Amino acid sequence: MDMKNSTPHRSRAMAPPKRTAKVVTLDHVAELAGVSPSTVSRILNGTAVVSESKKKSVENAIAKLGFVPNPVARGLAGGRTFSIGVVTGAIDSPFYGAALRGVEDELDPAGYNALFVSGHWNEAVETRCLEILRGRRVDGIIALTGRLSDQALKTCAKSIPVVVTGRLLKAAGLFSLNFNNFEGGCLATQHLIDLGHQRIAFIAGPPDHPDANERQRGYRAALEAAGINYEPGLTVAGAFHEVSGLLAVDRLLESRQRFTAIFAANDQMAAGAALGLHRHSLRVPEDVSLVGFDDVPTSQYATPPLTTIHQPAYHLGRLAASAMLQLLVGDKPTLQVPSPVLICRESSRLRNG
Amino acid sequence: MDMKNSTPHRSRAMAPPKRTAKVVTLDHVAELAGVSPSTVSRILNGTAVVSESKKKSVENAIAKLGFVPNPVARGLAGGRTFSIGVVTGAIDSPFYGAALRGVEDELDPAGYNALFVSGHWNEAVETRCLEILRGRRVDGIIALTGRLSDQALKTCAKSIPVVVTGRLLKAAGLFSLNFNNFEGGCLATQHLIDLGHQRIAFIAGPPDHPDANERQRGYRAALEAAGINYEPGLTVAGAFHEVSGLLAVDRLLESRQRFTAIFAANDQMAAGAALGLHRHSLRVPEDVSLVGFDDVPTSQYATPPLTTIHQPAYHLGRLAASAMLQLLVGDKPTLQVPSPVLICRESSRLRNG
DNA sequence: CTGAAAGCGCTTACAG
DNA sequence: CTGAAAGCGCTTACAG
Repeated sequence: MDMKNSTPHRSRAMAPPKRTAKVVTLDHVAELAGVSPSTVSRILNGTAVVSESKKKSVENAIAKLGFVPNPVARGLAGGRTFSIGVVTGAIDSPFYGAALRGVEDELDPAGYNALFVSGHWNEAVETRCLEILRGRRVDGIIALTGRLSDQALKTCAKSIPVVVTGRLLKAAGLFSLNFNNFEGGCLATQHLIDLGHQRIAFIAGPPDHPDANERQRGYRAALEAAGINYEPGLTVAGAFHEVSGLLAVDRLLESRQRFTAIFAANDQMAAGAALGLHRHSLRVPEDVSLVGFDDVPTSQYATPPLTTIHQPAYHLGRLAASAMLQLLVGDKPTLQVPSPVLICRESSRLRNG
Repeated sequence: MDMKNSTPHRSRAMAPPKRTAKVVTLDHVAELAGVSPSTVSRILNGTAVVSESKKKSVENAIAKLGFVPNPVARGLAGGRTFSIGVVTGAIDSPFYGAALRGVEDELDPAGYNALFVSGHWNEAVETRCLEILRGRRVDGIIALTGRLSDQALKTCAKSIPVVVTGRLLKAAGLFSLNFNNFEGGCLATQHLIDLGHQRIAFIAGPPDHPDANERQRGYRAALEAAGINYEPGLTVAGAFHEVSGLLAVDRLLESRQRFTAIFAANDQMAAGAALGLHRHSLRVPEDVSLVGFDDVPTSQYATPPLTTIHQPAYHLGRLAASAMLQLLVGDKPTLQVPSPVLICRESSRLRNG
């Protein structure tokens, strides 16, 4: 969403809303069932014990009338909208797409809907997203890794439940879910080492991205554990997108550093790197082994299929939503984030010679 | 979202909503500005001409109090929620992701929000999505290509504006936006013909998918126009996802049909096909030229980068949203859907020999 | 041009 | 266990 001119309450006059055919309301149900509206409401919400007989007749009336409660009215009266705001870095990333679906699938059976807004990896925009969501009176906010400051999140958590992924944070009303990127980074590097590689290049992610940094730490830790000297020249900067992977390979090659394998901090950069190597007539994995991180859907069908660390995006989405649901009922979420798993495909192999 | 057990109004009792610090309401603004709430409302909505002096003082009061109108209350009172429902085949597809962002970017400056729900390419689920959206009292519905029946859409349009992409449909209150898939199919095939290919295989999409069928028609039309005989054995079934492209290549090769090029009805199948060819030690484009359709973000960085028909997903999203905005103010949308464009990359080349 | 009043469709103390 | 009543925060005829 754009930052510019956002004046929701200043929009130009519109055609009068089409007042559609009479909607059936709770009052109609009450009348037909011969009880008070309060009673219908209580039955609907399971808010109080109601005699079986009334319950039956209300349920009949609801069925007969095809009554569906109006969430807008419920929101105003009850102070809850049954909608959860979800801020993401980008709604159009393969990774987030899966996570969003997980959120949706988990929230739906509980009667909640998700309101997605994308922040474009920009703190100012994401902050505005938070405001929009608050303005919409969402009951909770799920922040899927982004640029929001810890402080902003904590402040938000003071008035509304918050669950955040991609970082470790402790605060009241806030729950954080962190995938172990460090371990993933170790795993990927270790895999290459196990294959006999010693000179392993690393394409890093954005320096201010926590996930990227953890993965890099994992890379170094695995090297160290294997007694392999860390070679600064083998680490090149990247930015989590394809071009940066492509460029990184160019730079690596120009530097005349010798390497037999590359670990890219995410799959998108790995894809770019694969193309870069191909451009230089280097074959994957015959000449260079390549490992990515994330296991986005397309990696499985890359040419060659990419060896990578699986990040269970869909599952993480469900977990985040599930934690939110628990927060909403006042429970302290207790759940296990899955460990990183190496998916060994065809882009990595034993070192030659 | 799952179909199973969805009883929004039957969810279990929750902790009482945290009634946060006093929110500033329109009444506060009215009081501070020394006018009636009605007047504040009118200024907010540009609903009537108000004297400059009152306007000024109200604006000051708003600024001073940091007042933000409550959309929930506006929704209940005014019958409009300023939210637009968007039904998509799948929120996690690279194609839809971009379209959704387009919708978001277009709606935001107008003060509208999007409510995304994904239908999983299943008519029953999508129908339920429609109900959820209606239940949420959205002001309009955008249906991005899906399995919904024309009838369901038309019925919906009777009570609320509807914009639909991926099909041609005429009805009051409904606007349809159709990308020319037929022409795209021609273009792709023509490109291959121009390169000297005569035996061009086609990997089809799902038989009940309108886009897929149009693309196939385009394939045949281009062949015919060039005086090339249509060879049924060169067309193999696919299902718009990667594996189906992979399998299609296997079948093609098993059938011992001769071909020098493949046109896959979408990029995902093209990716699968590329892998399939690679598995059979066939090089793209040296041995076989390959063309896809959609130009999803990853295609640009495939190895080799894929020649394809660009479908402007983001732009289509914006157009759909823009049409919705026009419908909402009672205008008849008039807009131009961009024509298909061939993006020539490295997966296609002149036929050998 | 501008108020007072009713109402949108629910929920929730408050009293039985 | 169950009603009557007030209220959530706005909008919109209805009267000046």
